[in-house]
Amino acid sequence: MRSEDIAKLAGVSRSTVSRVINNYPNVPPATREKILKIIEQHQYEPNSYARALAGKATNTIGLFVVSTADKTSGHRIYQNNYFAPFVESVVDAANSLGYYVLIHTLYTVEDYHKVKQACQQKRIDGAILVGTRRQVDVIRELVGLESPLVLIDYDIGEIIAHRLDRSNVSVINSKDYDGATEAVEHLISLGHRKIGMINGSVHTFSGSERYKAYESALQRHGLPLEPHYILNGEFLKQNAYHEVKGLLSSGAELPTAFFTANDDMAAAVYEAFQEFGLSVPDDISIVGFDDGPIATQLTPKLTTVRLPIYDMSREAVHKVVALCEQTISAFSTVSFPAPLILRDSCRSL
Amino acid sequence: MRSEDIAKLAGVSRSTVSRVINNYPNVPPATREKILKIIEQHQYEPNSYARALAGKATNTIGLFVVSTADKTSGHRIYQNNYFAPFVESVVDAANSLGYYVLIHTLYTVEDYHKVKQACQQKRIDGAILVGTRRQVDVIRELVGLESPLVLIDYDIGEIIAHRLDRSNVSVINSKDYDGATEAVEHLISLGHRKIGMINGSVHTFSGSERYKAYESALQRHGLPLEPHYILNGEFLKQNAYHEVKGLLSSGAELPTAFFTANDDMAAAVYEAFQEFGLSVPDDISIVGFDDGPIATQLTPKLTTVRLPIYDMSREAVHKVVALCEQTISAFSTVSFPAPLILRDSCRSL
DNA sequence: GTGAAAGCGCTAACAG
DNA sequence: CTGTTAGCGCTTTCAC
Repeated sequence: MRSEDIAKLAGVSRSTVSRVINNYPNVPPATREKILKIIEQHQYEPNSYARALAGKATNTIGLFVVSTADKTSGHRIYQNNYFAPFVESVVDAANSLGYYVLIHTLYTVEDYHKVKQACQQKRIDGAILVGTRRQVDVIRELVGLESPLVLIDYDIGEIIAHRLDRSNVSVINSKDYDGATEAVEHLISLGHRKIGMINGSVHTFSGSERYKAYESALQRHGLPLEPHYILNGEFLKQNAYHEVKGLLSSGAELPTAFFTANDDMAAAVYEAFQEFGLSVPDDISIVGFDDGPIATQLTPKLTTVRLPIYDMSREAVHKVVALCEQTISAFSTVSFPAPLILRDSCRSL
Repeated sequence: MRSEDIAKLAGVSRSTVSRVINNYPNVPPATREKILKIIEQHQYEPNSYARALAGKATNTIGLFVVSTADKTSGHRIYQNNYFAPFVESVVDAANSLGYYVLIHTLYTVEDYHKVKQACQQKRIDGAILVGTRRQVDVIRELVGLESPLVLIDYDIGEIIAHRLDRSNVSVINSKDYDGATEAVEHLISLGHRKIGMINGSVHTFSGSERYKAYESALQRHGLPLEPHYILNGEFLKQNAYHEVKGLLSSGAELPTAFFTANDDMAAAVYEAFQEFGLSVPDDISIVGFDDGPIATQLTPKLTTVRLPIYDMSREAVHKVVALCEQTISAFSTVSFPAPLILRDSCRSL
């Protein structure tokens, strides 16, 4: 069933059918009604490719999420803990605006090719990228495509410095620095002096922000930065677990608190300590980051910084869509607060 | 940059360019090389819509996951626990076969319209549906579209009964009945006689299978089916929590074990019991279903039935793709084992 | 082996 | 207000 068939049935031309489909004003109500009814009856759906080819938007946005997991590690599922909520809320927001979403996971630098390809092939009207590593060259190339592009979690300073604040881009962040600062200062206010950190990935904007906040909070309060209290978990529970186990078995003096760059790694600390017969929060205080589902599933419940995923994704979708529909055409950026959520994993010294 | 531009640069016609793009044999190696090089140099990407319009496949499959959450409940994120792993592994499998995936969440019956639309608009070559409620009419309509369709978690008996086993469809299941049977019998073998169940949704194939298995396992072993031990959680942690709380406060005699239709609801049992000063597994034994990430995060670690999500999604993708590429053209179905994973949440009486 | 030409289904400028 | 016409960029017969 093509628009021509509808036209014939209605005794009009394809143009008129097209006009009613696209809600053009210049068609009399009677004709419009008739055509609409026929369309309805025959469940006609215009071929989206033909429309796109004729210059209409595709009403599809691309969502590219860069994985923290290893491409070679077989089962990658489950490993990418922020995947779920971002995908779900982006899909949700996009769908409710009448947009479809095309999803791709990016494992390597070469995979960025995929977003370029999707744009050039005109599969999508615009793209959302989440969790990009700090790689200006890649970003520059994508920005150069002139397609609407919104970056979730990317260093805005770097964007500006490289003059990448073009009118087709927008960047959405969370105030991780502030959130992390609040987290560490909470620990300090509780009397902790030996505070360790399980680091995320420094190649990620949020990862480095969380670390920097930790570092300067300690310095600001005149606390020493103990290298062996700073463990590298790369956002992965497994890694964190091994690092903590290593620290525990080393016999070295332990910190009294840990700030972890995400909740998963906080869970690893719980596990490792428990296996050594130590308990949270009596022997170790912990504050995490993300406030994902695990935060409340852990016992004791985890004190953590809430990543405003829902707000961020909704805003990201609104931004791409606005960019696509040219409602806005200027660089923009917004940063949502990441508040500390107090629960039961910290004790006062 | 269009194929014509490439043609000009290569001193050939569009047809020839098209031939090399589509890997047709009748073009001399030299010409092919030359054209390929030019394409490479200019980073030319054929417009996917034009290709699709001209009759080629779109290389895009649709993934429609029906939500267990309420459309009206604001923040739906996090509520749909199986969303993440399915989406992630489907995307992964599809991408590695060179396919894009279009995602949509389905909240209501009307939303099924979306899959029909996506097919009719030719946005996708085929669709995967996961978690469909038992609604033959809807399925019949979708099957009638003649587009490749694979159903994950759907009653194969019903498909056959309604002659829906057409050559464009495939259904992928897990052996939930067997898995659930194993779970309940494990409890029985441990000496439990009063075994309750936190039910999922009976409108779902897997949900009803899990319940039926529970029911007949009890009967087979001559154990009574206590109505007030059968709680309705609809797969949602919240619901389960309230139901269990209700049972606990009722003062009624408690079961010594619970089989829960998913891990989330098992977590709810943990919480509710702990709040009553009761502990797992001393006061209550629990076996869950899914073996998702929470299973090992709970303390004690949850004994649960493993849902072979990765296998199922990979198979689903392979099936749609095969159907799309007409490698197969016959109804098919496969069912993966769901083994019981023994951990620490059950005790012997 | 290769080009010309028709067509995929739609939109949009242009007449009328 | 509405039909005619010319594309959109690619694939694919059909001749040569």
